[in-house]
Amino acid sequence: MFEAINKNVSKFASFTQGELEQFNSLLKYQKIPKKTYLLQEGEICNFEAYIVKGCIRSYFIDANGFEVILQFGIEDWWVSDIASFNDKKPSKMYIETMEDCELFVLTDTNKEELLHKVPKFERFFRLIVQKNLSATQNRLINTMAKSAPEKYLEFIKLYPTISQRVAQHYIASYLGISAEFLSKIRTKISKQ
Amino acid sequence: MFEAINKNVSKFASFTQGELEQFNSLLKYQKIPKKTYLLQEGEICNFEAYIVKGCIRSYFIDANGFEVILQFGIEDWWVSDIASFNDKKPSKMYIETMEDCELFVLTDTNKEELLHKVPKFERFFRLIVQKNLSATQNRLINTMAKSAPEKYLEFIKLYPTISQRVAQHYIASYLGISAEFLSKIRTKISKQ
DNA sequence: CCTGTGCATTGAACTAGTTCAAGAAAAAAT
DNA sequence: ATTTTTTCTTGAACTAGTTCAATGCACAGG
Repeated sequence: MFEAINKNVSKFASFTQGELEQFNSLLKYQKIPKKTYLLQEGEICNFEAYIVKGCIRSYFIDANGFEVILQFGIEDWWVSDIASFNDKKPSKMYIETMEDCELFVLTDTNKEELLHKVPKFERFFRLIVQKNLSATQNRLINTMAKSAPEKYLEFIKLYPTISQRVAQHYIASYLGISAEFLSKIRTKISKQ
Repeated sequence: MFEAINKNVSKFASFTQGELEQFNSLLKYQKIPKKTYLLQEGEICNFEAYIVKGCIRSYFIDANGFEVILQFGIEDWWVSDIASFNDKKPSKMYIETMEDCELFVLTDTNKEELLHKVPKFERFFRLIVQKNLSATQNRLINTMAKSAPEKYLEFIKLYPTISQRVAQHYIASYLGISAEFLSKIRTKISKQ
């Protein structure tokens, strides 16, 4: 049951069996049906969740009422609203399952307890946040510097599984372009 | 000499005098003239630098040869290319002083030594990376969801000192719009 | 089996922002 | 003080991407 997640954390730092057991005891296993919110705008995000199975999106609503997807999450990824989680402030975001999901949920209090009992986890969390930051910066660079077709090609290259798993208009929303324009890009690409 | 930087790290975790002294002994104080590169594309970034005095920008060159500014840094900020620093891979970025600067440079080896000697710094670095991630996500959200005038107004609100300190075309580059368009936005705003 | 609801496609009109070019103003260098 | 360089402004022509509206498609639910 805990194999995958233990392997995940062990990629970043080495833990003893006992440490992993302490970690595991602080996780809550949850099955969540499709189209369920883990977090809604205005709430304070008090968890980080490891995705055992399923697909999740986090998005916000912009000034014109449009959904803008910030991140997709699939198996072996962590999801949270880090801004809200860190500062205990109301979230601007929605986190919603797109498929039936199985998660390991780590609440903020359990995370603090874990860090207290097994300080080596500080390193683990620092490293995954760093990785996340580096990915987010890369996304920012792409968003700012690339044309819509380039962004789309980069996306399917970087996330081939996700691009086959979610509806196109979600991908458009992630790329920050209209669903119609993505459709036009795709027909143009396929004609070559 | 170390007052400001020690105050900076103490905001995130509490350290004893001895721990701070160990930290300080691993920093290298440097005066760098204006328009000097701390990092250039292709190099591996092996430092994080705390800005005692001065102003720095980090930018990359996009596919059309344009500079796109990712971040400004001023007094009491840390600068680095985290993607390159973490993974020891060649950077896509340039980090350049925009004024004469005074820095405390922490090299990667010194950082590892620090983390080894004073593990509590794991927490400090985790927390600043989290803060950075949260700011970068916010920047991504603004970049994707706001119009150019909104981005500009948000920028001068968020960074009033920076907006008075650097040339406008740098701000345009940060906002991802052309310098001409920023000028037009500004005249339009001032007419109201 | 049909029927509704969400998804993808296409075209036409539109708009936010770009590009190019030229000139004015300000700052830096000599 | 004058020249050189950099920054800022303005207008006209352009383009990448949006918006709106209509149409076809697919597949989940009764």
